[in-house]
Amino acid sequence: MKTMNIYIGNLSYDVSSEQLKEVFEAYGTVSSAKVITDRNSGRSKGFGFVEMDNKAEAEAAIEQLDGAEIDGRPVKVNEAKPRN
DNA sequence: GTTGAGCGTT
Repeated sequence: MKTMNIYIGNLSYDVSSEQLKEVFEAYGTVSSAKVITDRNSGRSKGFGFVEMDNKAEAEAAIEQLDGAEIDGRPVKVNEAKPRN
């Protein structure tokens, strides 16, 4: 079972990690989901990450959710780059 | 408002 990391950009500041997870759960099993917030201010940075347990489902989720609206914003979805 | 964290024994 391959895992895949997904990046979600152009996120509404109102979207939480759990909401993000719920959206992706519709397309497969989400092992983790996180909206990135600024550690110092506590405010959202407007992007997040979702890790899915099944690569095929992850790819389907990317295709289905790229450009889809979450909380009224058309999000950008694609495979995440490795964090350094 | 576009590629993560940790706040401290990790």
